[in-house]
Amino acid sequence: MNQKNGIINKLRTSGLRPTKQRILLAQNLFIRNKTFHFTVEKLEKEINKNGNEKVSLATIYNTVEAFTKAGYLKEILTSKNKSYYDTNIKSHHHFYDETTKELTDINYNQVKLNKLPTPPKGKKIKSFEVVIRIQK
Amino acid sequence: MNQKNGIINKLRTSGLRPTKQRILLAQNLFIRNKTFHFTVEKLEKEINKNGNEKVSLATIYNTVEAFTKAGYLKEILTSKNKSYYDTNIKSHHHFYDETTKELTDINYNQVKLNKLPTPPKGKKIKSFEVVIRIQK
DNA sequence: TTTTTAGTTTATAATTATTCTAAACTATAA
DNA sequence: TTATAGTTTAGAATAATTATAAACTAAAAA
Ligand SMILES: [Mn+2]
Ligand SMILES: [Mn+2]
Ligand SMILES: [Zn+2]
Ligand SMILES: [Zn+2]
Repeated sequence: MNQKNGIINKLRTSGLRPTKQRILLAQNLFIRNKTFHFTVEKLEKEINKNGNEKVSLATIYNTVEAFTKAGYLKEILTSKNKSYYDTNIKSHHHFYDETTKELTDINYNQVKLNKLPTPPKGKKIKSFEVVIRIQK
Repeated sequence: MNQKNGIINKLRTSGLRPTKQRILLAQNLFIRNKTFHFTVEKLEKEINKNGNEKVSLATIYNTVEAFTKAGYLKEILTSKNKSYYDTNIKSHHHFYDETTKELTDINYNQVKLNKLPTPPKGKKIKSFEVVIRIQK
């Protein structure tokens, strides 16, 4: 009941009312010991599989967007025409397995850039992301 | 008429019949002096704007896919739920302008990785791609 | 050459991912 | 309490892409 309070505060902090649905999603997403890379479809299946009262797909879309805007989730670069999200919001990189289409985290300091290009005039670098494609 | 023969040979080499539509698209895509980053929608507008006889949208999808499989185009990583392609098939990286949503090439040796992680067992690194997000 | 064939193009339908809408609901402020 | 504004929801709408199947055409066979 205290982990739940933590989540409620976290939501309030970002101006998000702690509704039943948001709390359920936050518990599922933020209390994991392993990074979760997911699509809305995948999350929906996971949320709505058990006896949990169902959360509508529209709400899952809304909530994932709200959590992303609040900085609690990160959208991942892919070449599929489907959005992927990441519960690991720290700056880090990915292996993308072309066979299984699975993403795996690479620790930030396992990839070192020793040369970053100068951005175009008037622009500055906000972040960068490396995707390493792997195969059998 | 010789550039056209070059294209016809290129197509034949990949087992693609040099149809009127494929030749038109190949001329538009492969004979450029500047990299072209595009979506199918953007390409369709460009192809079908002039007096050119129209090429159907389905054919543009099919052809872009065929050219990508043949290695004449490359698909780019993005976070939009729309596919982006690149006429620059050499290994290189991109600036992604979050404001204008435009991609710009970064020369391959303007980005240097001095540390690449070891891939998971049984897998090997095929390629890697860096996207640098920029902003005002 | 003509004929055959297999591959290709096309309009259009179907599918998939996502966003929109507006009515019912609910957390919180009054 | 009651009012208000934010939220959820089913379902409709839209956007991107893929599938279908008939008409067409490049290349192979005759
Ligand atoms: Mn994408
Ligand atoms: Mn889509
Ligand atoms: Zn990750
Ligand atoms: Zn490029």
